Amino acid sequence: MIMSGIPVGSARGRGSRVGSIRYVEIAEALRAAIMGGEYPVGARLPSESDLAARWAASRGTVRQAVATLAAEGLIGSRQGARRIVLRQERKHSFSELNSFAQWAEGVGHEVSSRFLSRVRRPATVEEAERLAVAPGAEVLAVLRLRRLDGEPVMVERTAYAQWVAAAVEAMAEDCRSVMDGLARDWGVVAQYGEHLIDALPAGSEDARLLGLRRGSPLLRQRHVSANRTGRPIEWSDDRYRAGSVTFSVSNSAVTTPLARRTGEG
Amino acid sequence: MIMSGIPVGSARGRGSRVGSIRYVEIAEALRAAIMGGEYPVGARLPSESDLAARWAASRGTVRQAVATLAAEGLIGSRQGARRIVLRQERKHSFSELNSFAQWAEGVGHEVSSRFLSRVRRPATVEEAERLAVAPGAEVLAVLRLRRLDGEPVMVERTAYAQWVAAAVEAMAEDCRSVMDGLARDWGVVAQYGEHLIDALPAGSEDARLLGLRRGSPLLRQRHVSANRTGRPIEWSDDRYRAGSVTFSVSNSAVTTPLARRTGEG
DNA sequence: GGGGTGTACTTGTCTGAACAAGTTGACTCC
DNA sequence: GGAGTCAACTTGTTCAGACAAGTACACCCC
Repeated sequence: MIMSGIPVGSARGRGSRVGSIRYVEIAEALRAAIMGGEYPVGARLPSESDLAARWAASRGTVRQAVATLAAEGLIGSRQGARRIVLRQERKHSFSELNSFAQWAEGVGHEVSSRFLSRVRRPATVEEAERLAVAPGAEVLAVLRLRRLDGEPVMVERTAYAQWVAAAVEAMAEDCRSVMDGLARDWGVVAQYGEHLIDALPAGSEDARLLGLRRGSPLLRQRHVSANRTGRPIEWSDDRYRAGSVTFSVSNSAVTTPLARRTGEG
Repeated sequence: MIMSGIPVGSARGRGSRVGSIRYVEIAEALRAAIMGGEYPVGARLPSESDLAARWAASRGTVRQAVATLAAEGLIGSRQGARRIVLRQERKHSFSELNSFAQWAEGVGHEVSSRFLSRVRRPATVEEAERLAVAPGAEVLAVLRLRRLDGEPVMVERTAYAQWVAAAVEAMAEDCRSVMDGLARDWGVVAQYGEHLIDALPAGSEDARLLGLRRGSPLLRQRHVSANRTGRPIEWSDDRYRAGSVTFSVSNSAVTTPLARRTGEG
């Protein structure tokens, strides 16, 4: 999932004083320079001291800026040698991975969604565990079909924790982004997420909704979202038609957000 | 992916002075405490000042330690509030994502591999681009079948850059880990990676090798590895039988502070 | 030329200090 | 009792200085 070009720093809910954070400013400028081709892939960046002098900042601040870019996979570093440019595009992580709508709009696709059902029922064992609620506690089970440019590409089965159930039930049937609505109207913001990605054959319901044959390959992303206090919001099972979506991760020996598991994890 | 127990810090190739890096020590201790249940999920960690006093370290060093854990998805943080524990297992990092053998052995599976073919041929357009070589430049194309506990689970099609081709050709037909061999015998170490994950139906060769029907769902992981100078080593297309492997990602909305701000400067 | 040496440069680690910004919980007041 | 206020606490950001460890490149010697 390649990122569009949305400045991360300006998303830092800091009211109007955008850009007041030095290391974000520096990181954005470097990112722009890299993506603009000023430092092509393989090139060496200026030294930290150079950058510090150029920006009238301390070396620590510069280090935080370049660490941001390193975490994005844009640059690499080795002790003693100057940093090198590894890639020219930036990928985003959290919001794009957590919100189908945000990702789709970011890459310029027309997204539409429809709730096919919203019912309250006791949680399954897995749902209870993922949402950290008692087994059998009430959850809101949602079935949703999502389209990209008119084509059905994803079936979403989500269990919402009871404390956000009313909010989700209040949403319009064709609401494009539940997480956006929760954040805007209810102050419920997803802050942490965990995602499990695997492949599986389409079941009969999947096949009917996506217009495929049973057994067709689907890419499945199961994920749990939690708010800033770590309280689980939703546990979701999203199934994409093969070929419609690719997940992308970059890592280095120093940092990696992604891991691999056997079978059902 | 649960961590085995391998101390990360001691992998830092620092000769015999294991544990000399303070922030790694602190991070390991905290990680052990979390995984050991001393701080259960949802609990609040001691404040940075507390930890600094307890370890006789500066706050900057403590911040680097907790940033490590935050990058692993183990803990979360918000300005003004104490850090909270998000999860109790640790996901492993780079080597597990890059090396099938290392990952499999880490989780206690028996892995076996076999080269089905190794031929030098001109690079395809995509290979040339991913490996950053001229279109048509020679690469070593490898087809490999990999088994987990005796069961065939993955078909690997890799293009190795010419500068490592001889090393790969020299390996035994049932070599379990090419990357391990490259690192041990040739000093070629993978440091950066980029991964694309999607689903697709099995082709006829895939189906035959994995013992499936054509069109069965496969989970595909394409990835490029580069050494520490950013020089590409290999571009690979790995296809897993559905159900055999799950990828796992954890993330947070916080602009990855993995950097450690530290006063240093 | 080839190869080893050494120095200047650059990143990694760590300390100590200060202020800003957000959270928490106790306290007060109606 | 409920709601608002406030103070203590905690994380976020930034600075300046110091040394360790690893790299790169010019230089020298054979």
